[in-house]
Amino acid sequence: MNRGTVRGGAAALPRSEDVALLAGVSRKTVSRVFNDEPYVSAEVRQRVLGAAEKLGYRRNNAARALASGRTRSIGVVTLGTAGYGPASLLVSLERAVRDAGYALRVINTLEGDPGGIAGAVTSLLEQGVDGIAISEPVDEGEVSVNVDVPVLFLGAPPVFTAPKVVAASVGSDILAQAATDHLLGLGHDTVHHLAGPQRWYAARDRLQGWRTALEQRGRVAPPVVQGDWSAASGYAAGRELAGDPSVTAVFAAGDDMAIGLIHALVEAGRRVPDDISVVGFDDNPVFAYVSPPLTTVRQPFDAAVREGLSRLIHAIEKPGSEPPAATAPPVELVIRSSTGPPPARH
Amino acid sequence: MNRGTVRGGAAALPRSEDVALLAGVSRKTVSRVFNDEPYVSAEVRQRVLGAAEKLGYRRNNAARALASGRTRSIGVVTLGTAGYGPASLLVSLERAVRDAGYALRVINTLEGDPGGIAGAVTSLLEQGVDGIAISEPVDEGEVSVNVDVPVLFLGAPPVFTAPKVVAASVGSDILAQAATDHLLGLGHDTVHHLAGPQRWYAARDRLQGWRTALEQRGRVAPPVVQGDWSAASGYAAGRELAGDPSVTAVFAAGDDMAIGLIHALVEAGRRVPDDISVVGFDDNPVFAYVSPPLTTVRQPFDAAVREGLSRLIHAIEKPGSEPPAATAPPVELVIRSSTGPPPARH
DNA sequence: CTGAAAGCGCTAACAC
DNA sequence: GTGTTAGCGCTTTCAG
Repeated sequence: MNRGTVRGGAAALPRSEDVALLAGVSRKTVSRVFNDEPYVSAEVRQRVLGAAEKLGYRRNNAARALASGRTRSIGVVTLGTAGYGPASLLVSLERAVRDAGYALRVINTLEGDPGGIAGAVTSLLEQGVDGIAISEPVDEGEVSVNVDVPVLFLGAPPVFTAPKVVAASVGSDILAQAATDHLLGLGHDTVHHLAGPQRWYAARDRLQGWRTALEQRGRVAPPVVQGDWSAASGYAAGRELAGDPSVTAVFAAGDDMAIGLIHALVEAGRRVPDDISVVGFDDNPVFAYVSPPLTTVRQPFDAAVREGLSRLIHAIEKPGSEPPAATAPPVELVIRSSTGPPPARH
Repeated sequence: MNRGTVRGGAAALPRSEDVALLAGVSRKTVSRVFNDEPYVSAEVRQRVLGAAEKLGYRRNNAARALASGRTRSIGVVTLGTAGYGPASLLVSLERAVRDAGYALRVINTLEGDPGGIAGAVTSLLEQGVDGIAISEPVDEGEVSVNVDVPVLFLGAPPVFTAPKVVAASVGSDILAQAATDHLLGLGHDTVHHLAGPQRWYAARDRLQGWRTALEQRGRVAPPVVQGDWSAASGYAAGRELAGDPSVTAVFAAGDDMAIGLIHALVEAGRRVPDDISVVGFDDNPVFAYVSPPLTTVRQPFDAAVREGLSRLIHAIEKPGSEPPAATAPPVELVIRSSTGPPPARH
């Protein structure tokens, strides 16, 4: 195993020194080239690149991280679900992270995981990340972790303290308000709400938006029906609501729940939208093809992620200086056929 | 910045040496404790753990990786889509990877990404991973990368060579065959197929399974209709198929496409399942709540991932020795109401 | 514009 | 059971 002689017997991977030797420069110059540092003549740069190519050189990230103290990777903790919303968010995130030149490390905290968010964060920190994104967390009470990197909270208020916290909203509240307004604008006296599990901040925001819309028009909010995001829970809620003649409009906090809800309603003989209007939340494109096509509200994940991440990276790379200003995410109501005016009163 | 004096001014993170000093042992002993190596007395182990706890010590993975040559992380390249299938697969994978004591690095290759799979793999290698999982790749022609770690191909044949290749099937072909058989068993003369994009191996497998089922009963396979996984493409296919009185049963390669298909069929006045039966693929639970509830086939992601991963990790940790045997993934047909016997002939 | 020296924090191999 | 000695492959600092 003597490094100086054969380097491990098997074809060992080339190191920057091998490249330097071949190119006839110093190791540091190789490093300069690979880090796009200035002050390397074009000629030398070419020579180095050529040598690296020839050798099949790939730089060693562990060594880089160790020497520089930066890992160039950011960690994300998500609630591992295959739902359309969370999955879209993750895809957007990966994209944005990679575009920014970072690598992504993912940890799921299935609901009820021991350790939960704190455990996931600790694990990320141990692996080594320059920043952390917490995606749509649930409320786990007091979370205490000793974090030493900037943290981005996506779609939630900060749930623990960190040296530098940046929060990005996807605007759930505004979106929920828009959905409710749409129904109210159609002439419904009131709008019922099929809420998501209240441990999720996203669910709370939507509930709040719904309540705000109602209050702005001076309506009193009817009792909230609780779901768990699943279509099954929406179905259960629908069976409950179907018997109540006062419900003519329902805002569901998720598309899947809306679908389950509609199914129960129709099964009970209530027509959608003629008797009851329903609006969902997420805009999973498949629901344009069910009957009736679902009116819903689109979550601006891409915009929210891009903005939140750019601020996170700013905090990583230029600590101290002012972060870019936050912009309000767009609200996009997708009106299809599950909503309409309330039934005529006799 | 002199390490010997103040360690960087700001409160630097504790290193293993700090723990060793506090516990009155050597650095190596700290290392032993944290790696669960034997030959450390319980008493010393306690002392070390106590000191680490007091200092808030977290081991530095970059240094560990550099010194040991192992990163304890595995990389996954996926086709970043928020679809139910791929998302479920990713969740299963993260779970299994973490349970095995590894960290997960994710790279999405949106279809049409420059570099594609090769680029993603290179990037993963540069970041440093002990193994790579390729999740449901598309055919990109010849992929050439110089890989030096074991690779797991999930739901596809190996698309490039690696020192150690392990393939795990999710059994798409068998599943597709079961779906087709179900329809044939119901009395349909033949079954049409709404296929996924043929660049995807998953789509090819399903098509193959469908064809096999037909051949086994001596039926000739009708022309295939092409979709792109989206409900919209299913809808387009449905408009095409609705006019053809010979179609009484369709097997769609994905749930979303099946939904779009049904929508078009119903819109054209064909009843499902009375006139035409439809079966999907994936088993997204929400489709139990549309009309008609979708008959579909469940992908055994969890089983396939767990098995594939255990073989990948075997290849990483015990190269040379025989890998655990492969077991066939379970096939689970979820019969709901979108399928039934063919319409009576006059 | 380029190079030399000195580590980053840990584990490997071996001695005790 | 435990400690010692050398690096892992890169970046940093500072000289030229």
